Amino acid sequence: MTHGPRETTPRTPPDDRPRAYPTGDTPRPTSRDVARAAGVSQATVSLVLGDKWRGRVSQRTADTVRDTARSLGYRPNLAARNLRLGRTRTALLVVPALTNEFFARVHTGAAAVADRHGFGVVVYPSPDGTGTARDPFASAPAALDGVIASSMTAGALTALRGTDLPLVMLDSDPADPEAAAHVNLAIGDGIRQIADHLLGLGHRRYLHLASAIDTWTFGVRARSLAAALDATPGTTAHTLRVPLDVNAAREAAQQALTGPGPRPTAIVCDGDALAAGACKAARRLGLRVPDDVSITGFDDLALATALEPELTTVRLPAEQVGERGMHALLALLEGRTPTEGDLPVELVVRESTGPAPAG
Amino acid sequence: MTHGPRETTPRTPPDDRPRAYPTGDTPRPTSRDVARAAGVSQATVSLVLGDKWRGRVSQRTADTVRDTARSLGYRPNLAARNLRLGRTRTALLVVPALTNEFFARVHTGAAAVADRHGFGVVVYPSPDGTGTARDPFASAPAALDGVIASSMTAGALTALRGTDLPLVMLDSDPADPEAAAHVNLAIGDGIRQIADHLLGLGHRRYLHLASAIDTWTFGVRARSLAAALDATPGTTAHTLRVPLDVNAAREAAQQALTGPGPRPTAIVCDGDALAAGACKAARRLGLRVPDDVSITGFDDLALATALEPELTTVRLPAEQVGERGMHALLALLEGRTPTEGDLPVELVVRESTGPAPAG
DNA sequence: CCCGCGAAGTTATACGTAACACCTCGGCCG
DNA sequence: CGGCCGAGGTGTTACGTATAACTTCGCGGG
Repeated sequence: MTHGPRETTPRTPPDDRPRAYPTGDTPRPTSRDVARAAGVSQATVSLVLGDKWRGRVSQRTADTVRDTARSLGYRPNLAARNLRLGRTRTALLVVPALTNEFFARVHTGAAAVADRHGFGVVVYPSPDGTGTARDPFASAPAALDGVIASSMTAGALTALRGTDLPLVMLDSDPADPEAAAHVNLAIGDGIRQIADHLLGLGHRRYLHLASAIDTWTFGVRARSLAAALDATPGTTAHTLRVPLDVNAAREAAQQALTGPGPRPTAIVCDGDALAAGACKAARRLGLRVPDDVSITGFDDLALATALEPELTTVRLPAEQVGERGMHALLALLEGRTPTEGDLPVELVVRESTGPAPAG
Repeated sequence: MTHGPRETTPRTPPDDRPRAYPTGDTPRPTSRDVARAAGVSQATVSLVLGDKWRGRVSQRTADTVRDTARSLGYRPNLAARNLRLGRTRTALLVVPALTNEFFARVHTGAAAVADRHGFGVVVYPSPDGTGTARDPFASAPAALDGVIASSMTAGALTALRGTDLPLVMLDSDPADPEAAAHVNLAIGDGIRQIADHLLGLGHRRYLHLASAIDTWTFGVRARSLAAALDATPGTTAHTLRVPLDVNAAREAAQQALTGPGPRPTAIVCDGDALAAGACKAARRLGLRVPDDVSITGFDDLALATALEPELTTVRLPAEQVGERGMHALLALLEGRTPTEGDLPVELVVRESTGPAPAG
């Protein structure tokens, strides 16, 4: 059936190649080894294992090749494949920090979709507010097909620009021309839902615990809240910008609650962690939540239901952000147009908000 | 000075190679392009850019090459380099879930060390207790040099076994011969510190909220606690195994606190999230923490200080686990012996523990 | 004067895979 | 009977890099 490999003189005279790393002693079998063992050519092995043999290789031969590969424990060399194909099926995810549950969930979503499409995800922590600008491409973590980023330094962006890699941006200014695609949340809508909820409960004096980080998403929150409250006459709002940290929020809230002038009856926080800090401040001042002061979070992380009272907050579909980001990247890589449109968010009313106290 | 490239006939007649992905239109310059532009051979470019030119290339030429590379925006093709060198400078980190802050911090530590050594880290969520065994190598996320794993299914392990990749195990049975190196925490010591603390406060009736997941680390906790309490006569301990989830812990604690027989005065939890659940249960039953019941956590996550009262817990150096894991892997890859010895843990006494109530 | 040697490069190859172009052969149609 | 076609392969090349082995040249010493 097969013509048999005619004895060609092997180019590598003695087969004792040294490995760069002492990563084991068995030199992994190559597709050529499989071919030799199966009595076919390397091309045939590649065709069969690449599932491109329909009509070009007989069923019998294909089975033989597959069996031989399995029995030899053959695993294709990814570096070689990547080189040959010019793509690596690997995406870079740039996020401020995975210790932030939101971004961990984004990663989870992205990784799930990636995995389903035979892609890998490598993460690089972007030094967002800290200024410790490092270049994720200088350290060359891996060969990449594309980038999904939620927050990038200018330095990283310019470094990326030199690579021609498609870029998907998450939760950032949709007008930014740097990105080939955007995945955004209906943040403004979420804030509006919070405002409506609190206004409906009769609150008129507001404190906004905002993030000190100056990114697009936080800008939207500030503007949306201001717009929503301004629409109702008689409301006042004060804004404090703090680091995204429980204790920083606690201190800020404590000052605001004990300061001069009438006390705010509602504290709108840019994140659940900030809300936790606000709750601690209130409790320490002997104020009850929500009887004396209502507090809202944002994100709906695990923290929101671990606290007592459980937080009224806005649920962000974090996993979906990651999924959609990865889908967008895949679309770009295949020349398709990514799905547009903001992901909806949802107000979740729990225990930390209630009617404004009389007076 | 240079001999100039004599006009060799190019093997690729028309230079209009199609790209697999429409990832841009500029075909990235290769080291050969740099060589041509700089008037040297590709080998020289490789030597200079690889920093191996000392004594083999003149300073002037080296500078020229570097300038040319920069001006062309040259970036080495990682796939080709990986193929040539037989290593990829990429490690796989297998963790149950990055949404668990502990593992996110492990990743942070590992990624930091990796980055410092020019390595990348790709994460794969191991389906720990869920049974959804998938093979991280079947989906071939990336070419790998080694694996760091904190919790692997049997399936993933056997898949790994066929690869000859060095394996570093985190927080798992040090007797496991599968791993080439182990990085462990002094978990038992931490539990003992908790027990000593609570015993010193006069507690005698204990509830242990344990993880339902049956891994080595949780086994150690159970055994250590039992041993520590057994050493003091007159103590009783009841154990409830629950999913690592706030609400599951709340329900379990609620049952235990309202059940028949004398109420436990101390609840030892296998994680901060479980402790949060226990706190909620106590509060809902009108019990004060720590006056009526003392509660301890484990891990010292952000949650521990977000709660009120702040949790007495055991601080685990999660980042160090990741750092040491990556260091161990690097050591293995270089043929060195990794550092041995458990990482110390520390009891952090906060507000959720106090003297046992009288009676 | 010639040899050897170091400096400064170059040439040539191999890494393992995918895929294009070619080959061979039996059968079938005109 | 010749030509053609399709089934079932094989030979060969290129991907971009790192590096071993070789070359060339100028120079100093014996």
